[in-house]
Amino acid sequence: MTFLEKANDAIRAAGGRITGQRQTLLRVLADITERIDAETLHQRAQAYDPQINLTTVYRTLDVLEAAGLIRAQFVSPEHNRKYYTQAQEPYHFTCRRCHQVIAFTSDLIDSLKQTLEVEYHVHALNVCVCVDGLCSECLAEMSLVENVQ
Amino acid sequence: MTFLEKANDAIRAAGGRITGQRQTLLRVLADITERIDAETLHQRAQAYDPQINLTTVYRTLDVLEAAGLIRAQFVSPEHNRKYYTQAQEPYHFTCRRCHQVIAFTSDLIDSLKQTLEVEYHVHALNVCVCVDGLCSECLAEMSLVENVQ
DNA sequence: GCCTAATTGCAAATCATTTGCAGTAAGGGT
DNA sequence: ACCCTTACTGCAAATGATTTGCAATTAGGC
Repeated sequence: MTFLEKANDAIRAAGGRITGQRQTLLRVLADITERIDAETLHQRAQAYDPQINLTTVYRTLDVLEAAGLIRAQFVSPEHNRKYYTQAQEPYHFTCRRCHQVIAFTSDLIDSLKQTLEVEYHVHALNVCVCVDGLCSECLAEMSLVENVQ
Repeated sequence: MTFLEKANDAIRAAGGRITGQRQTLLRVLADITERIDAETLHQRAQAYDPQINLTTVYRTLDVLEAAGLIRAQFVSPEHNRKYYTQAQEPYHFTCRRCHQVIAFTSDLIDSLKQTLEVEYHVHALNVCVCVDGLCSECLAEMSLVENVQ
């Protein structure tokens, strides 16, 4: 089952309607491998439907997130903007210095979900992990600078 | 070494100054066990210094975060506001339905940091984990409702 | 094909956070 | 103890992502 099919089923299951705009947005979302924010999604969607409105993008993102099809992520605490990924996509590390983004996966996050179920009796629907720090290149460059001092 | 002492050392180490406003804010932050947002921090700080400005609160939070004394957290992807905790405080789970917040700790998060160092060669300074889902009470109530249907 | 409720587009509102700037004050050097 | 540089503060205004009200549109069950 493709992402689009899964999404449409989920929308119907929630009593929602399959509209042209939603199909357009899902088409863009189906192709992303990285993460995307509302504005970028809007821009890419306009390639297919120049009339599509940014408000519709926001509302559709809410619907898809509630349906568990996408996951909201924050880049880093420095940046106040929501980014979305397909629900099963990897997590992201952002370098504080050069701002490069490194995707990572870890089964530790699934373990965390299980721990929450077992020890705290809660059912985790969305785990948002954003990590920031220094990438290896910046660490190297910074230690160079310090040696000079 | 108390939180206040540690904080003042860190501020000096970063070339910052010890000001009355910063002492006031640290006094409030030293006492919190839960998490706090800029506005609440401002309100509580006004008990000690009625003149203190919200802008100063924002700026001080930035300084303290950069110094690693506090950690920025997002409540949940539903809520666009930064919350801060002392750096070593636990993480939080938010129920999507009743909005209660449950604190949790897990060494899995430290493991994740280590994994990032070893496998991705990055140095994680801040890991922001926000989990949302359904608490046990809401899960129970929802299954009741479904049985009725 | 009809009808109702969900969805959309538009413009305006919201609201947390940031910024410019002029005045204030911390704290190192004398 | 006083100066002087520079960090910090307060205020008001700006910013910018996201939300909302409302009238027009349209999906999809009957």
